[in-house]
Amino acid sequence: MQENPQWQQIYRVASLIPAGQVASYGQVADLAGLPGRARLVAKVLKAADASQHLPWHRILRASGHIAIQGQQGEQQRLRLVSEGVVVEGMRVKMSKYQWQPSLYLMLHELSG
DNA sequence: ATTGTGACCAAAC
DNA sequence: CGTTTGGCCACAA
Repeated sequence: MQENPQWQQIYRVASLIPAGQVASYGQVADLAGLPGRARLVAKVLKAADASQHLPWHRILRASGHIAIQGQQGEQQRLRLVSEGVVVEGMRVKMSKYQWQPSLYLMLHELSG
């Protein structure tokens, strides 16, 4: 865990991504109020532990590629598939699955 | 203080 | 499609 408010905000945004949808590291950073800090999001997710119940597998590169190499990456692919997301190779079509937060969410969950 | 390394990104070729 | 380039940072050496 981490008490750093920036990390907390990243956890908060990530946890809102619905099953069957995906977001990019950069998108999460933007929504968390940290524009241009996609690498921080990646770092935070890597450090996160299972007890936080974060849907880390719904976060990909902006290109739609799974960022993790090896066994973990394969695990991410499987989790996405189990949610109904089509993964071709190690890539997801962002245009089809990208999370688009509603105005309601923006006002009541993200901005506050 | 400087340098190298990341689960990154967008633009340009 | 693939690579390079310049930006972004956090962190360890």
